[in-house]
Amino acid sequence: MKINNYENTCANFIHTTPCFDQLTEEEKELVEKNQVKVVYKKGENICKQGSFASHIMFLEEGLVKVYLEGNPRNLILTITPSSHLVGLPAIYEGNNTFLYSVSTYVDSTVKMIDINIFKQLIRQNAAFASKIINILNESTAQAYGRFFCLTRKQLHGRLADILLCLSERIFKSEQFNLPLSRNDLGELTSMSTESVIRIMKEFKDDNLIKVSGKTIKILNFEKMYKISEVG
Amino acid sequence: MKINNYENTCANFIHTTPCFDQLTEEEKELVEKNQVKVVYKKGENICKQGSFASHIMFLEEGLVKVYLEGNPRNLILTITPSSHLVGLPAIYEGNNTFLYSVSTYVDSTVKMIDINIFKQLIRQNAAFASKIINILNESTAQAYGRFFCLTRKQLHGRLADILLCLSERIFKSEQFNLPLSRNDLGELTSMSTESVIRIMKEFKDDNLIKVSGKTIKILNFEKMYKISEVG
DNA sequence: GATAAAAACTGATTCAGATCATAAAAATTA
DNA sequence: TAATTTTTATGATCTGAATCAGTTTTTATC
Repeated sequence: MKINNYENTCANFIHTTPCFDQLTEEEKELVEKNQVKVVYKKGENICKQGSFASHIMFLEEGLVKVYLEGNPRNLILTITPSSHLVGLPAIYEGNNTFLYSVSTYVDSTVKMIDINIFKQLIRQNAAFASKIINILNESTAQAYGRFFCLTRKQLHGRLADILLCLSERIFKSEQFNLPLSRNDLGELTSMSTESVIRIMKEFKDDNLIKVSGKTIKILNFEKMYKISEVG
Repeated sequence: MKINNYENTCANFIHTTPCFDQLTEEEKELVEKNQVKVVYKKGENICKQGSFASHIMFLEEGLVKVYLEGNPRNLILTITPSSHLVGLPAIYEGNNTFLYSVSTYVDSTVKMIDINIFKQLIRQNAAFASKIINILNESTAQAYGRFFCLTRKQLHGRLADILLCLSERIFKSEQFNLPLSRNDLGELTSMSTESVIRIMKEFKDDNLIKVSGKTIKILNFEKMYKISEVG
């Protein structure tokens, strides 16, 4: 596995680890009883960095951004699609606050699971804990990949990475409707909005991508891989 | 907790989570029987990114750098002092290779624990798994902090962060003998060696630090905090 | 203790990418 | 449908920090 590969600089997770499968019937029931389902509209905040974390969130349906608040700009850590857990770092002993903020790109449904129940399950069910460790490790691998991407690659490489990631990992299609603004792409790639726009235009002019409104289509994957690789 | 605080942009872990305390006597014995103690000299490689991970490492004594290999420069992820586990991300299912390379700054002693035994312990002992989750979450928090530091702060802030971290977290003294070269400091702060030297000189000229040979003493913590904060 | 090699240092130059200023287009809201 | 706000776009300018080209100092090796 190459860490500097675009596959590891990608801003989301690969697998949907079915950690809840590891629970016994009683434990599943315990989770059922100690959760609430909340529906969020597009653009709403699901959790706020630094606030008290009473729940772990499972994104049943939707698309969210996970980000660090910054002044004047945020830093988007990941784009997370449905069927993923969000807020796991909050189960860290001795610090039950959210490390990051999360907000929705589209209307989303979130299962809020009581954090103490979640912690209890980890302490009593090792198979479940093991799956959680898996998820955390995947997240770490992804964080390191992005680390490399953001500190080593320059603008073209960073943007190519994100576009490939969005296409292959998140929307799973060469053409997709992008709910992120150019500013969001900037917060994701750590570059200015103007630079995002300029490089998108370059990609467009070079027939690497096609942009019409919010719709983006990747036309030349080969060259995009190349750009991602070269940096 | 502020994520952009230097405390979170620091390049090492805070706590020594005594995860092995959670093991039963038999389990401890199992670990004892399935480990080897290896002594490394200064500058040697403990593990290599991408290679097959047969062991989880516990740094009993020493000081190491954990880094991603890059061409031509590496990216140092953390500086890890003694009594810490290294290589945990390798326990990720389906990919048992090391995410990063590790090499020593000083003579070091490492306990190599069989990875399968380690995985087994996680699957059978939830309290142990829970402690491991804690360690991973701490590592995630630290990675996000550094993420912010490296992408948002500029040179002065980044270097101040690292110097404060080395002093307060790793050497736990206002004066310390630094085994890292200027190049290492560069790979840690994602800046060129020349820039490290230049800014070190500025800090020196401004009486913020005192440098004599390999010894560094922080003279003015107040101003260093300020620089770290402002970026 | 001489020689080689690596690390530390310094100044000049270059450049990637941010910032600024402003305009056009699109999306909201009234 | 007009008015307002947000987003996208484009060119000009500026600057932080890398790169380059050296020299000096320290460390390692013979």
